[in-house]
Amino acid sequence: MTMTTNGFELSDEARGFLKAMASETRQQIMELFVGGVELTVSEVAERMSLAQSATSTHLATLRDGGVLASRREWKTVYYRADSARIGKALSDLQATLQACCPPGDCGAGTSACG
Amino acid sequence: MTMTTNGFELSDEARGFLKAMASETRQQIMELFVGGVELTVSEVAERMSLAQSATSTHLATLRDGGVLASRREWKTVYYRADSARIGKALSDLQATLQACCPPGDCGAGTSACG
DNA sequence: TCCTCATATCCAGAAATCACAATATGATGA
DNA sequence: TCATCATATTGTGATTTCTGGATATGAGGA
Repeated sequence: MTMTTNGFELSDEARGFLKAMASETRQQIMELFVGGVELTVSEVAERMSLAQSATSTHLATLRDGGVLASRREWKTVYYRADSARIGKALSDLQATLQACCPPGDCGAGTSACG
Repeated sequence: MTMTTNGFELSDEARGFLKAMASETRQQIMELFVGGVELTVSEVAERMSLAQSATSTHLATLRDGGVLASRREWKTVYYRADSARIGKALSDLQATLQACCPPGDCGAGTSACG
């Protein structure tokens, strides 16, 4: 069971997502996966003009962060966007960052927010 | 008017958001703002046990990324979460990353996705 | 067994980020 | 004008991340 200390910490999913998506290169990599496409490491390496080792590392980072999922078929590993986990991370982000307050409202009071 | 080259690039808002939220320190800083509170640079510095210069830089980064908004009142600058822009960035992220495909569907076809 | 294929891991240099101290800025008040 | 307050900027080490080359892993085929 995940327990937060004060109810306003980012979830592990959200943190993992942000860490994974921190690099601009990985952001570009993710664009290749939109549409539900499956891609192998070497396909990504070629399209990104990146070394195989760097590509493999980036994809692993994205998988660790819950952004990509992978499926192994004999030699080759197919990566694809993990829609479910992405959705969870984004909704966690939304919940924490936008917690309770539309732009103008909710001045400095301690009540009603939590 | 913002124009994307292929319809599947992350928006500037989304990129800015990700860049701003890349640092774990800045993630923690953001947690201080949840609830719509306004905080000054020195307040954030104290609560984060960070130097004033580092704090100022982080807050500027968050503002540049569209995550915080600032309001100047004489000497002091008040920062607060920019809910509207955060919402825009998150919905852009969602639109791009989850584009059209629930986990199982939408194999490799080029149609119907966009 | 040896070779190949696709991916993962290790390593070292390059590049970016982070944090602090020191200094600059900009506006107020004596 | 000089001193002060809050914030911004500059400069410099220290840490981290990124990248490519080399190597390792694991499985199939000649």
